Amino acid sequence: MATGRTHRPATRSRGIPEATVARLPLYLRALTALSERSVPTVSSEELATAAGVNSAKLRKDFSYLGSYGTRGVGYDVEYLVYQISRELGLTQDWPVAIVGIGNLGAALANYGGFASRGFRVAALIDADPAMAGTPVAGIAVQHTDDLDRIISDNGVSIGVITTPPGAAQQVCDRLVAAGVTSILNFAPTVLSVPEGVDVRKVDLSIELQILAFHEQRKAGEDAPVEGEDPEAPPMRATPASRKGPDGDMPAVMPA
Amino acid sequence: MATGRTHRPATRSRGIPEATVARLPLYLRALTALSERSVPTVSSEELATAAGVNSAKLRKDFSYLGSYGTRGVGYDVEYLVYQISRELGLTQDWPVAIVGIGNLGAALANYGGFASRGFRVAALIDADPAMAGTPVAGIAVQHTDDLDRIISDNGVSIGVITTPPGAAQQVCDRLVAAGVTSILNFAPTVLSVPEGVDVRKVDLSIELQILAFHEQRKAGEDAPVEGEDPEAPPMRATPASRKGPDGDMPAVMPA
DNA sequence: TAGATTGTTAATCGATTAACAATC
DNA sequence: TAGATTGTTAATCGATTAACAATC
Repeated sequence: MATGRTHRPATRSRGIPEATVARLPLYLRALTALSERSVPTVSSEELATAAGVNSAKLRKDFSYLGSYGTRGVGYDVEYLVYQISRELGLTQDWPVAIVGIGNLGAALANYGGFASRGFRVAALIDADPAMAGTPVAGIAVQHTDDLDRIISDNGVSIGVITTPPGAAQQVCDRLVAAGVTSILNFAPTVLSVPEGVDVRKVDLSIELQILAFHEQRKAGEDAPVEGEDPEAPPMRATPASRKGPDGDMPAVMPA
Repeated sequence: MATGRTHRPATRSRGIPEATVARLPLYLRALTALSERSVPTVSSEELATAAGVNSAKLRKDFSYLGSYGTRGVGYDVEYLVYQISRELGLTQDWPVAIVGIGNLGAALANYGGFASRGFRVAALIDADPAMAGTPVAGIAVQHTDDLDRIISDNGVSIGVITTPPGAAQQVCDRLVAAGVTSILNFAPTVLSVPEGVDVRKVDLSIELQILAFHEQRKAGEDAPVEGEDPEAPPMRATPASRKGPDGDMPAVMPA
């Protein structure tokens, strides 16, 4: 049947697609809002609209979890909240450590939505000795020297890195050595980790650049055919023939 | 040939895949680091390692931009930095407005990497009258009442939303009305925007939940076959037959 | 029963990857 | 020329979507 990527009992070779996993939190959020309004049931169409996806995708996503709906009726909100929470592992407590308590680290520590769903800021860690003991969001900052002990003592398996880029890999290595197996990286660096450790990154700069790419296209919508270089490009070290994106035309470059 | 999704001159029906666009900033970052170390050329293999992708993917990505490498030699670092920058639209100036100057908004305003690549924090906007005039990261906060004028005066086309979730949609609507066509949303809300407006979201909570999902799987690696529910799930409003993920087995639920 | 809505199928689309001919 | 490395092809994989039979 399914090729068991992990060495799990074959009975459980479920394998929910990554794209689906990434959407479950969206569904959960929409469902939680409905739950707070005491809405008892919801159709795939309604829920999909609330989550900002199309309903076929939502139903397909849910089909990986099981058959939790009722034909002709829809989905029971409370029941689905529970099932998705359980699937995501939110019925348990996840102590999180934040390393690097600068502006961003402090902002995240103060971020309310953190605690809401199973996550708990268990420790704040910083390399600056002057910060040690200072309370941030009601939690005393601890020094990096004690990182290993802090992680163990609190049973932290998820670490958040908000250090400057130069320190990120080293912090990452120490977190992993201490037993952390999931890392959320806010530093603009590619982290290398051993197999079995998950890294996700959040990168403001990358997001802006992606937006700028599309923004540029929009601006050019009613502009001339090809954007003539607004600045002189640097010369190539290797003088060689080269083709621009349009195929045979020589690239627009000063000789 | 290519189905022109946008109404552009057919000559320019290029269409770089989204997945490629999302990786260009990564390549650019790696190339910039090489440039700073004065490395003249780099092979796809080396650059791919630095960017954390595989080299076939990198070469395919670059092939959408044009033929910018030299067989047997590699890529000229400076030349490629320029080409990717241009492709991403970073050779121009992008004034950005941040709306919602709380912990996170202030942290972003202070974030250095912002200015580095074409982006410039042109305005900070907040709904709290008490904040008006207060300098954050050297920029005076302005009041929401003037949002429309601020956007126009500064030629802002990219807006960053760091308000509480309840205010996000309203702020979004106002930004769009004022002419903003790209939005980076840090509020945990689904924003609805008219066609032609791009929204990207950054969501700490979602990232953590995705990590928790995988973390849970890791923990269960050598655990019993199926995770028995640690808590009692809520009853379904609709009493109906239902199937768990394993197919025919009735779901594990208290009667 | 008639109407509504799920769960699933199958077609399509887009992204990844290995392999290798082209060519510096 | 021999060695290195790109740019491209083609196979594969995963994700999306419309459509509809199953069924409440």
